[in-house]
Amino acid sequence: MRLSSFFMPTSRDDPAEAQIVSHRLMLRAGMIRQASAGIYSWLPLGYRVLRNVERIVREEQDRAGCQEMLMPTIQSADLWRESGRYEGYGKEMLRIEDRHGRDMLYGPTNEEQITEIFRHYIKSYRELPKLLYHIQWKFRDEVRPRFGVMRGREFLMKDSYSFDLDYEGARRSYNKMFVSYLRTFARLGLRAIPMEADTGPIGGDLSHEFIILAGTGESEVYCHRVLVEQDVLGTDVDYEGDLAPEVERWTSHYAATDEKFDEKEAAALGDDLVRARGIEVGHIFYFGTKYSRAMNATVRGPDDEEIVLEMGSYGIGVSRLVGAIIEASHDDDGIVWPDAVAPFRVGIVNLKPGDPGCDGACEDIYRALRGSGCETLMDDRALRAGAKFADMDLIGLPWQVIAGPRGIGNGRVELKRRDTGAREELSIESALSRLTAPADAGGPTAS
RNA sequence: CGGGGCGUGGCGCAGUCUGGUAGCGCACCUGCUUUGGGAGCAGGGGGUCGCAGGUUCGAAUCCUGCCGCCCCGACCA
Repeated sequence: MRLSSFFMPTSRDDPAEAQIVSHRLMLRAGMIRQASAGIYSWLPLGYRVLRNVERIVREEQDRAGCQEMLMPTIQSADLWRESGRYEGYGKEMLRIEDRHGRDMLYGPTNEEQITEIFRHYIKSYRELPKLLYHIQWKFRDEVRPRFGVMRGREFLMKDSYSFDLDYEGARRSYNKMFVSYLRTFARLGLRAIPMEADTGPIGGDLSHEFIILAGTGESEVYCHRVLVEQDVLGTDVDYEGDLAPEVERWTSHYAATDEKFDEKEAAALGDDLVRARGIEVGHIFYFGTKYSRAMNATVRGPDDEEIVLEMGSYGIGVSRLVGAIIEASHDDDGIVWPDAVAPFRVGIVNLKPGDPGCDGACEDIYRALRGSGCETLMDDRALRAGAKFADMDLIGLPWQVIAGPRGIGNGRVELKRRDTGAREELSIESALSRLTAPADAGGPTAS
């Protein structure tokens, strides 16, 4: 993409309404535009990141054996009357009436919807277990939306639902999602710590929040050092095998948010206690037969007995993650995208557009990178060097290729790594081979 | 939902207390000079001051109502 024609309205000044760093940077980088309180349009740069996050979430769901589908945003109130939540959910639910006077709602989540689908088609124990998910926009009419996409009213969520015959099966499904979440966040360049959680209005008696560590996180968290240090992606996971030991590896150590903070338990850790700020990016629940019983979702067992389905649900805040990643990865100059989600992998900075040498070299590099499938944004705008450097740092692409008259005479460019700031002067050829080296495609080093 | 604050060119703000027909910086357009970390000079365009009523000879400014947005707290992916 040529920056001269790319729609990327960056701004030099901080917007007045944005309080936290991710919100400020997303607005300054031209990633989002607020439509109304807690509702945002995603501009091209932001949408590219959102899609990357979504893609990784999807890949890890698929890998865990979860099947993707898509349910609607608008749901019938009748379904929610069956589960009892139509009255219970309160004002957070956006209620709509259609032209015939039917009560509808913009879905805040999809337990009822998926249960209705499931009960209609699945009649035999032979068809279990099943794990289904979708990635769809949700609406929760938060009293006070804030922090940009971190707590919007409209947000993109991945929600999965498991159906099993008994507790043991439900526990296996829960463990699959537990492990896949660890992998998902690690691939996004984040360190996520699972913490025991309240189940809230969704109900149930087994639940974990996944909290990523970020200096500017909303809540204070406490955990054992091991949880911050142990490896996530190093070993291959067999989702058909026994995942209990891996879950045990993450749940046997102390970890708590400030609400559940326990002075004594924390003190017992001594020097192993890590105190940090965190942001919730995922939440998993086992809730047994709460919805299946209310909505009569049953199958026939081997002896023709009626079995009420055991269910769980598993959510990842996809749009929230974009903000959360920035909270976890930025500096004074702007965003520092992890490679896996960066809107482009490389930014080319042509320091002197109009100079035949610079133009020619930049075009060559641009073409070569694109040819090798490397997503590249070329700043060919007629601006001063300082403005271009500032914009490039602001939008945080992992690599910058800086081409100016100084080096280009000798066929050399500067290669800059955004995260470390390391710069190196190289021949164009070596720069290209460095940049087109095999990229991480879900491999072991996602941080 | 309780408490507080703010709405003035695209962005950030001053002007409001004390009423007299709107200003600054950035951005934008034109020209010249500049050109490796947000240039300089000159010229130029753009605002019914959130909306609706009211007071007044006259309202961005005073009064009333409404709308929108932000912050703190309680709640949440």
